Amino acid sequence: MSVTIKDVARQANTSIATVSKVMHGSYSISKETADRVNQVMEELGYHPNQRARNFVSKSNKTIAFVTDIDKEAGFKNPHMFEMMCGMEAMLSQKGYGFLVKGLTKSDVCDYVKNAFETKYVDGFVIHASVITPQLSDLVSSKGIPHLVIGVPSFDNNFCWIDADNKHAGQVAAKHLLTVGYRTVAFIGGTDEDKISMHRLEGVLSILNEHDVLIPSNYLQYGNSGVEDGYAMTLQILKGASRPEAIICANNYLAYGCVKALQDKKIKIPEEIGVITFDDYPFSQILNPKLTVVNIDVYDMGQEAGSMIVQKIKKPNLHIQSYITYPQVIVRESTK
Amino acid sequence: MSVTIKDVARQANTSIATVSKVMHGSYSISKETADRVNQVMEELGYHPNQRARNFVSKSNKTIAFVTDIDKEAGFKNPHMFEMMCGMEAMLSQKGYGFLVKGLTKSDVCDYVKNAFETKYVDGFVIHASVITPQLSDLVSSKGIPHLVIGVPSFDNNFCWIDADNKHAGQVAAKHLLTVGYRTVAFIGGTDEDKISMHRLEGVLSILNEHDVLIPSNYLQYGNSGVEDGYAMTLQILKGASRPEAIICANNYLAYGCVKALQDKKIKIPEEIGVITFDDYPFSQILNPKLTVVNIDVYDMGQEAGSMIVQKIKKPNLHIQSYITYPQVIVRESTK
DNA sequence: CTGAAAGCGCTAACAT
DNA sequence: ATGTTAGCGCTTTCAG
Repeated sequence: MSVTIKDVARQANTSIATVSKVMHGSYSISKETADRVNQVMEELGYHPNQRARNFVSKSNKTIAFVTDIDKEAGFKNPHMFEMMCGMEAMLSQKGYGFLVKGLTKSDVCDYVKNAFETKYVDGFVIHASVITPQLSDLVSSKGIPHLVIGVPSFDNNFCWIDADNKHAGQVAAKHLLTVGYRTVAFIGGTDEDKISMHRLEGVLSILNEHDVLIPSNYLQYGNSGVEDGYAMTLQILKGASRPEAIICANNYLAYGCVKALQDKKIKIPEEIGVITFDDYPFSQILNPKLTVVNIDVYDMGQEAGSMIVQKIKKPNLHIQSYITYPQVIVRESTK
Repeated sequence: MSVTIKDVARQANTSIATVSKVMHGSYSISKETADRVNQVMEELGYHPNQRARNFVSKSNKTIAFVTDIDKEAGFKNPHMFEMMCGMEAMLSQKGYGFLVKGLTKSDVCDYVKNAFETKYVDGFVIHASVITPQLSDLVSSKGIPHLVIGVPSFDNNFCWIDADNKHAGQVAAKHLLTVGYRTVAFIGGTDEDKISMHRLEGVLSILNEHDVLIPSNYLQYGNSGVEDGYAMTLQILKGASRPEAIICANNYLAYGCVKALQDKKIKIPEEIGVITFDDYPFSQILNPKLTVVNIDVYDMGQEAGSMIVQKIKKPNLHIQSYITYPQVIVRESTK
């Protein structure tokens, strides 16, 4: 059996209450006894039993991150993992454990309900990919501490945070204008691609603000494959006038765009500048290296970690907001 | 306060012991009382407090995955996350929770010791990037249930599993020979890059077996950047005779290699075939799409999950082995 | 400043 | 078949 608080108390010639107090840094303990107790703890190699603590304090000090993870997730969704890393770091720092649970949409309700009722964990961070209206009802009716990552696409009572892609779009457009590009085109995903749409929204808001005209062929939508980026860029090039810069809604599109430009012997960044979003290793490998507006998802994860513990402490705290730390990383694809 | 076992007992007119027994399906309970108790539990919406259970049963039913995760890990190390996904899935299936803990090498010992002693978790899966000889001593002296992912590079008592990169190298070489390439070159990482070295080892074993001669310039080592792959390929091309195929130790190298070949107007796969390892999305984006030898790390994760729970049940089980599921995915860069 | 004692909710001997 | 009871290791009043 491992050493317990009793052993420490006996050895230090005090009561367990005193030992407990020194562990919690109570002021009402004389320096001598505190020192003595600390020393004994050291000698005995005492470690408080976390389970006992969890039990009496009615908290596990752990939060569950629930999301859908299937095969290939590691490769297809590096963002999510990056975010998880930030979250883990913050939770660790705050003394919380980070439990990850992969679930399909249909199983989430049951899991959350049970995990909450059995007090298996203290709170939940839930990826927007697995939320449902029923889950919203559940968490709000039971007051389950939670935080959703990603904007829900339906009416809800969730607390959520998301990256502000509109803002990121604004930052991209602003940067282009600032460094001297006068006309800009945009290639993005389909209507369903909310991220792309939000980025476009931001871009347009800035362009309008600066009275930059946008010929219709400057706006291209399609799938997000490399070849789609290639084709859309060609479409843009076909028009009467060429834009001075192109904003690509994501890295794949940007790769296709760069290829098309190079095939047409158009110099980047002199003749046309290219900017995209998210700092995948990818962007640094391409030639030219891509200028990107990066959203620090690690930071967002940290924020999420910090928020969920706040929520646990103040259950009536209600957060529904976009947060973001967009930052432009200037590389070779823009002047 | 939520309803406890006492409430159930009172309401059902029995003792808490009886309630506990019906929950655990004890045979020595009459059907009537069992039914009654179950009904009361239902009525009251009773859920056993998991924390109390953990406390008395001295087990959390959770295993911790400890690794070093810093910023960018999500982008730089998709493999690890893919592996984690497989592990999570398996552990979930076996009724275990999956806790992830990011730690630096210097902190791992303390953490593991403490987490074990405080019974915070039941077992550990540890990434080889954070293991030390001290940790080996610790886990073996205390009999801590663990499994390390990756071969340790020092004498140790760990249980470990790893991907068999040598085997993967053999598979790559064999495939090349099979489809008709007669001479093959290899570009890989530095001496310290064990993965690259093991892959090379496998390649050479097959080449020797088939009496394929390897001029010294066919073997190139360097860093693993795209530009390194480019430069090494050029080195190879400088030689008196050209190889018919090139094996690239990783994706970045492969990208540089392809670029160099294309700049030299060498046709892939007709004049020179290219093969690499690991099925990053990357490989499918390049033009031509890359033929790869893939190692299914998700499967490996599942294996790891399954092994650690075995270890918990049978502590004297000792595993030190390479496991792997290499599979060649033929795409455009080889005939 | 320190200690005694009462739980927290559950399991598991041990009685009955 | 069921109930009594003694913990598990810790926190936290409440006295001293």
